[in-house]
Amino acid sequence: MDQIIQAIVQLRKHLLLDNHECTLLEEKLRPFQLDRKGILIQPGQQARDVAFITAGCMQAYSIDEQGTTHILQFAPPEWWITDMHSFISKQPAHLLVDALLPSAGVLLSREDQLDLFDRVPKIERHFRILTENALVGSRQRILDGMSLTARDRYDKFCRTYPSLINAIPQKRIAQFLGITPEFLSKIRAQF
Amino acid sequence: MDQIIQAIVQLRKHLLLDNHECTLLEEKLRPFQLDRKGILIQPGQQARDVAFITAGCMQAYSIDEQGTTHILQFAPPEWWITDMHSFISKQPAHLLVDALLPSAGVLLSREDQLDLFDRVPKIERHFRILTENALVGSRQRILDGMSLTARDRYDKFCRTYPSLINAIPQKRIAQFLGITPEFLSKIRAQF
DNA sequence: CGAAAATCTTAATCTAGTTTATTTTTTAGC
DNA sequence: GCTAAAAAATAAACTAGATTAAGATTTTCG
Repeated sequence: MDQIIQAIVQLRKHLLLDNHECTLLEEKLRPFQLDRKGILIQPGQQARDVAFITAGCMQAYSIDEQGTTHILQFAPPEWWITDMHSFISKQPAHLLVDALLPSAGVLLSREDQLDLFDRVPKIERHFRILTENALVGSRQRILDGMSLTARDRYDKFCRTYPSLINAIPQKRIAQFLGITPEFLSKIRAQF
Repeated sequence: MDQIIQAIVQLRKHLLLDNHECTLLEEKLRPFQLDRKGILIQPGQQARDVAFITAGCMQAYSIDEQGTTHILQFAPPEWWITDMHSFISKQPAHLLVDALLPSAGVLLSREDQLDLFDRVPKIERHFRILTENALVGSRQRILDGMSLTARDRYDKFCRTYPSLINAIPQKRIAQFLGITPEFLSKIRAQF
């Protein structure tokens, strides 16, 4: 239950809710806790929920036909994560979302989210803005993938997520950057 | 002026507005027309407007330090296009947005958009949904870039944008796929 | 604590895609 | 329609990053 309080405190930093609105939100949030490797969303199942992380770190990734893992997103504390396609379309997920480190946070189902959007326009606005920013970030990543070398992407990653560099395996960083762990090791060897 | 009527008709397909709301929207839309290569947004300047295309085709792209062009988005009719980062943050644009074919449509400034969001919640909802879908598409493109070969990305492009294949130069398709025009030519040579 | 699993490193070999250069074809705009 | 410019095709040499394999190190968890 503590996760709900923590999540509400963190959400309120960017989302100015009065007491009534806050209660409406609080009623919809469901706390969760996961051990390392604990699974939130699996391919084939529907992603009913979006998760807000308060502790640990989650990841969203796909495993392609050759069995190679590609990481789409890391979610350290104060980030939202889900299989967005499944979440909004109600179709089966293609992504896996699991805990890279022991993690905790709160869940919000799409139905509850849409219901909140109707009752609390501020919340719809908050998510509209979050989604706009996520789109800008996602598009920048497309451009970086096309214009930067693996080396430059790694340098940029280190600047963007300094807290993750020593918290998660190098292998995961390589899978996020779109290169092999072996090649990342080579890059790092030449400082 | 005709573009406004056309744009309103097309927007109303997904956005059920009553007459009053429709007038509010109509008041904010400004028609535009561009010749081939006509520029809408330039690096260094602020992207005040987002454009809704009614005819032709626009593109958003960046030119990197080596002078290489990378296309982030094509906007055929009924698509919105801008430098989203500049549009929402009011910082100078990094992207170029110009007309790949002679094009027309309507412009909406960020101030007018935010004003509409306050007055017509349905419009904020419409853009929230558009942005969610754009995010899903953008993230899928990140995964495709990491998991598919250039060949497979080209095949997928042909399936996704059949109308563009013969309407725009191959060179542009290569710059969108993240490969050189020479390599795309090679791919096409082997059927 | 200690064994098993996961991760990291190094190095040789390989390949998808780039670069550079030349020729041919198409297109735009007068 | 004509002509200059842009685009497309072809081909050879080259490179960033992948693959494979083997050994060294670290982490996990019973």
